[in-house]
Amino acid sequence: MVTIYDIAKRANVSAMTVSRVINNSGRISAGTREKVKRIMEELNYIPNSTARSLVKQETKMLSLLITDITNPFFTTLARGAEDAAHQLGYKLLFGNSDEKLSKEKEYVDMVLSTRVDGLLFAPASDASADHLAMLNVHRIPFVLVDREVPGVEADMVLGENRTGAFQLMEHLVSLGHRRVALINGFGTVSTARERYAGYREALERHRLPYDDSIVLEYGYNRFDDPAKLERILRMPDPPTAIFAANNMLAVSIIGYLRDRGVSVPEQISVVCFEDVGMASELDPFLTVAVQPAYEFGYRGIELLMERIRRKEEMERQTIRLPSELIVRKSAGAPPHRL
Amino acid sequence: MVTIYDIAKRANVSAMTVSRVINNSGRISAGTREKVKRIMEELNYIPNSTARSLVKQETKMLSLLITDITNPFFTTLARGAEDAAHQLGYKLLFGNSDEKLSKEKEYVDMVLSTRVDGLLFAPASDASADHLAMLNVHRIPFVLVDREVPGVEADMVLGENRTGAFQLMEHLVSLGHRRVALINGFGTVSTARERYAGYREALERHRLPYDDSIVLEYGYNRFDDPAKLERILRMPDPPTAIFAANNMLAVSIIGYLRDRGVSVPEQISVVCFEDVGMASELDPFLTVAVQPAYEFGYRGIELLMERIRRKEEMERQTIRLPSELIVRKSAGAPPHRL
DNA sequence: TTGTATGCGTTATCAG
DNA sequence: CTGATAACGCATACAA
Repeated sequence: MVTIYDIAKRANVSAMTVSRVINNSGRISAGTREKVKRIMEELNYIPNSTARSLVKQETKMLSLLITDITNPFFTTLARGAEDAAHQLGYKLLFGNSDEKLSKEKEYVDMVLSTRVDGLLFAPASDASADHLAMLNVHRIPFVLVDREVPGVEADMVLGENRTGAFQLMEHLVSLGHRRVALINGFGTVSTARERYAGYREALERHRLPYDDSIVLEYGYNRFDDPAKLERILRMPDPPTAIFAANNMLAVSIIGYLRDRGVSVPEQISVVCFEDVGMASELDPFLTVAVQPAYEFGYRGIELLMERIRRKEEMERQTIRLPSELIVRKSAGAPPHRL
Repeated sequence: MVTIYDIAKRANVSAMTVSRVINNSGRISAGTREKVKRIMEELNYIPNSTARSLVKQETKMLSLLITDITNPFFTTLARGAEDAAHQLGYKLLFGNSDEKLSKEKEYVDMVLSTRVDGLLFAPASDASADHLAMLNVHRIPFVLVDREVPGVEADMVLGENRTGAFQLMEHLVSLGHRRVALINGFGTVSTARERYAGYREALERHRLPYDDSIVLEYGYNRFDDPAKLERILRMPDPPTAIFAANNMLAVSIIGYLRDRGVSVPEQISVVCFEDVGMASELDPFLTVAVQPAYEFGYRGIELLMERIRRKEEMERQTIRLPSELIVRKSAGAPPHRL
């Protein structure tokens, strides 16, 4: 490997002079600067950032931990994060927890040992608090994105889940629905709680009854339990609409409905949180509350960098990003009862 | 920061002994091992992999460079790569070239300085050869994924683009199409050349004429040039089908057709390479040649690791992964002419 | 403007 | 089984 010493020897200067040329620090005569630069080119020298990190105690690496690398919401978020990091001269280490605490822990251990300068973190659940505590112990700055964790103080970039859910429900109610099932994420995830709150708020606003039996806590993965759905559809008074708490749930539920011969929206309406990537373009079908996923990532990294630079002397910040109701075709008037 | 010396002091042993406990190397008495372990726990010690990398000359990091982090093909590939890397105890550094050589170069410089142990690389075009040459100069092992580069010898994981394109065309021909437009990626990208070859091969097989005026080299980004499409649609003898060389092109083209009131597949058929993520589940519409994207990533990392372990003493390998024709609804019989 | 000595946290090597 | 020393490649502090 070519080191600064190799350059130094060839240029008849000291290693320090080479270092200064690389970092544009200190004063150097134009002559030696040129000579050193030329020799670096000749030898294809590239600074070893491992060594640099060791002495400077910074890696110029940030890390992004998300819960599902195949979900368009998170990939778009990742894109925003990557763009921001790249522009700021940082590399991005990705991790994928699959909504699992065990994978999340492994990943946190990894980044701790990698000594990344900071972490943009979408926690799998409230139980992620332990992992965040580890980050605090080791003084790794982090920003929470998409989800918050009770009892953890941190900078955050969050969506307006409650309002978004409320709007989705308002839309359904305005179409005439009075009985709406909610297929939600786990109650241990803040976004699921907030969407639930928006759901209930809408019911109350319109003096609609809350019925526990059409509210399911399923989790944010694809829905894979036809029996539960069947039970709801076979009720004497079945819901006329389904509010799926995220895109994966909506897509898989619509799949089941289709397989069963139930047409959307004619027989039942479906709405959800988060958009569905290319699907919304190919066939603008799903009525959704879209979150600005790219902004989540971009502003998350910006906030993280601000925290890194200003250390403790900055107030904690929470950025709330609104969602937008996009009315398409998956929700219509409820069917007439015979 | 807690270091190996802090542990050593507390345990009344040397730093080396601590190091041996951490790495399970050398023989150590059960007693001191336990003591050291306990103290590491107490102090929340986590090894500094930066320092370790410096002396061991390996970072336990691999890098994945893709051309579009928002395309479901690449995100699924990324997922496969992340899974493989994680299982092998490696971290994954992601990069996104946006199909641009300039971003690709920046990224290559970054990983060179980061001293990753290897790189899984989806080159932006044939001109990426320069960047690959840099990797060779610095002896960074790499595996090409999805695309090959003429003149560059390397391990590769590639798709069967020619066969896949041929099958897609066969399907169209079997439906009765005799005039099919091709909207392709740039000729400087190997997959575009191969898909083009499959297209021509199918024409020849069925003794259909090749018409230059309905073959467009557009690039793999979303199609954004209505005029070009208009020109083709307005021909006296317009094509009855469009073969879009990737998912982005297909989706955006279908969008334009819809806006213009042209219905697919009634008035014109559309097929493409690569699936469209959630869209294919929400509404199984597009007839496509699906590539095993996850395998691309997973096997790419496996191959890369093999190369890293066995160095030069291994023959170069090329893995060819077949695509699968999935017939859905976007292609039907050509319309009857009046 | 340039150079010397030192240390970042870890492991390889050799000695005991 | 354990320890002392040097080295990985670079940058900081100080000296010249």
